[in-house]
Amino acid sequence: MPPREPLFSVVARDPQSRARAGMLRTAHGIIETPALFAVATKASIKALPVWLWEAAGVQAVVVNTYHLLLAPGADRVASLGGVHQFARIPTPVFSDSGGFQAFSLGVAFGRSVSKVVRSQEAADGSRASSSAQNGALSRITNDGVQFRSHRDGSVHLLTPEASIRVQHLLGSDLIVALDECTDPLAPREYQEEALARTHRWLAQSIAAHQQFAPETRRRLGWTPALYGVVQGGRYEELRRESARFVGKQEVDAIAIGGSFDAGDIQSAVHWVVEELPESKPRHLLGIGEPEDIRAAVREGVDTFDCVQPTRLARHGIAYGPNLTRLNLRNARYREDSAPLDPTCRCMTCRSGFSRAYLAHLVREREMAAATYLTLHNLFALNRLLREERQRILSLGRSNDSAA
RNA sequence: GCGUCGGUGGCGGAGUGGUCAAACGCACCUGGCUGUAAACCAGGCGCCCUUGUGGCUACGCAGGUUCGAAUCCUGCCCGGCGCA
Repeated sequence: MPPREPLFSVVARDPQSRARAGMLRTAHGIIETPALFAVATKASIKALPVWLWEAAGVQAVVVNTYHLLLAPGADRVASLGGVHQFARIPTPVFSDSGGFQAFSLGVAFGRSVSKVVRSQEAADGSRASSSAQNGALSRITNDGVQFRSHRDGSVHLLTPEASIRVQHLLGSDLIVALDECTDPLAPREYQEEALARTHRWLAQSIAAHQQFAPETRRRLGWTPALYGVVQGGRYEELRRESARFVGKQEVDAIAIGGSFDAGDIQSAVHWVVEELPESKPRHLLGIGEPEDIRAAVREGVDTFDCVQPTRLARHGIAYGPNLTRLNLRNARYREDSAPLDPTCRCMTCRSGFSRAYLAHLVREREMAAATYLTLHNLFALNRLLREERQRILSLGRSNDSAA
């Protein structure tokens, strides 16, 4: 099913680093990389109508297999024409496998554990994971992930095959093999065990993908590109091993997932990229702190996705100058007549809204606050990626200028 | 004027003899958020003190009863309602 055009081509490389600028081609358009995929878990960017996606600089979005499976259901989306038609999405769509929900609804459930931890916490192990998962809604088995729906308690088993089948039904352009996102505080032995499972699941995912491809091609006229996921936690050995393994598989692209040590994401990415083939696009799952994005781009990552810009917006935080965080709930913004960022060209900033006004909307819980800030935050982060791309294009001479 | 009910922290509102610096909301202050269980969650919120099973001042005002009062009694001030 290779289309005439390659999925991905590198347009320019930064001679000083591993950074590269590229083009990711899908049936719904070309993504200019490095790029950020906006998160649209339930086929909607929260607080941002699709009419404003372009204004926010959105090139592509990420929807979620688990969430769409629960509602409105993969079959329904398929029968209504696929996710692009159903949600009137004009951009390419990347769907996540549901692997992350195994983590957030499983070991992370009810604990304040994120996939990125500070080494301090990891070291003291104060919240060390125990097998006692009080009330967790998901459980990893060797066959897949068993979920108890957080909406109605119904039980669902998401196997690698099921995840791929759902993603084909959704009609995503870019799909991801089911993987296990581990608890960053889990011991190494567990990381190894989980890694073996993720690799086994990848083989099953590839088989399923190849099995469903002909039917999907008939139905949609094209087939999605498959991402295999590199895991391995914070261990260099495991990360490299995983990257070598995934890089050799019959996948179209590579995603780097799992748990990280805050401030050390860059080295984890570094190890992985060293082992990966040059030709395939690389996606860093769930990472979106501006500093982390900048660092990962230098390490050769092409695409990102993160809830950070949209969630922070709904929580009243806007990116200020140089992508610093402005917590608009803080008293000091109540009389601040400055725009969020004087150098920003987004609609929110160009409309002339002051921090004081936006802070007022946030305090009053006006829904427009979420919209204005979401637009701004996405724009600001997309601008970072756009500038990175420009920098690479201007520094790097287009070597394999296949495009 | 008589009767009656009531006056609690910025606001609303519990409490009606000790375990009350006073539930719970709201407001306010601050922190967190990295493949979205998240327009969410957590902490603080009389004054002093670094701390605490710490000190001080507090439940309209002034007295009183009691080992002990936001809670009981008396008077006063203020408000709602009813009757004149």
